[in-house]
Amino acid sequence: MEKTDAVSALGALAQDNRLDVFRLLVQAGPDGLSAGAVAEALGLAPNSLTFHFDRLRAAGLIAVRRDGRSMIYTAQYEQMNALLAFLTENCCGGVSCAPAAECKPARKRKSEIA
Amino acid sequence: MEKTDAVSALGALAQDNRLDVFRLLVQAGPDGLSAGAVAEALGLAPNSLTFHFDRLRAAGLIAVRRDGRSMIYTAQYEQMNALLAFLTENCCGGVSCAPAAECKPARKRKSEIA
DNA sequence: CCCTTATTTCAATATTCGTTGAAATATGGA
DNA sequence: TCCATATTTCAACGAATATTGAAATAAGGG
Repeated sequence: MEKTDAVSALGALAQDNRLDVFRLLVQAGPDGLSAGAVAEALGLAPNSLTFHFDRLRAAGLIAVRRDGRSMIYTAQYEQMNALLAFLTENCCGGVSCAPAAECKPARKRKSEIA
Repeated sequence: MEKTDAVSALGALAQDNRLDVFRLLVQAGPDGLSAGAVAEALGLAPNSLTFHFDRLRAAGLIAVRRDGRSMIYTAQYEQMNALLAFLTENCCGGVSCAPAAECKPARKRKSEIA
């Protein structure tokens, strides 16, 4: 990961509501959540939420797909892992001081109804 | 680490110059570097640098001590480790998905002349 | 005490950020 | 087609950010 991407990802996570959004999507697993579900879960205005989704998506931390009328947002675990790797690598003089932390979905979801 | 602290630390690192400053201090090890040394190494105006130091210090990522006319800034590895732990814990549904990454000084400096 | 060095403080400024309200777009169903 | 739902787009606004230049503070040396 480039420094530019790291700054972008750090900035995306450096805000209360966005950190909540990302954590919620991570917990939701690969199936993700609709924008409305996130809005309701966190009590955020939908237009404000779009703003935050954009920022997280620009940083590569989440992805979107359309499902009917809903937009489904999902966490991008690899980008988060890349960020953790970047931070770990860069905290000890260019040499990694510990095995890079890794982030995977909690467990496979049984395609439950959204 | 509380969410508030994580947001603060993420915000402190989410800026080009500050990320450079922190990486430089981490590489410098426990002895740290004077404000002037950092300013010269990164080509930053000293007053601008003070602003960034303040932000990193407010986030607990660096510490200061006075040495004669110089202010010596040092990386706070524990806070960085706490941040990595927070991110690792919170990326897999509240359950850590990997041993937390850890960050230690590269190696003991032989008290070389600053 | 004066002078130089090292760093911070302060005020000003342009930029970016986060939220709000109103309007627009997209999709599915009657 | 008309309507309701889901989400985005847009303009506006106050708040926070990052940088600059000038002045102030702190410490050491003559």
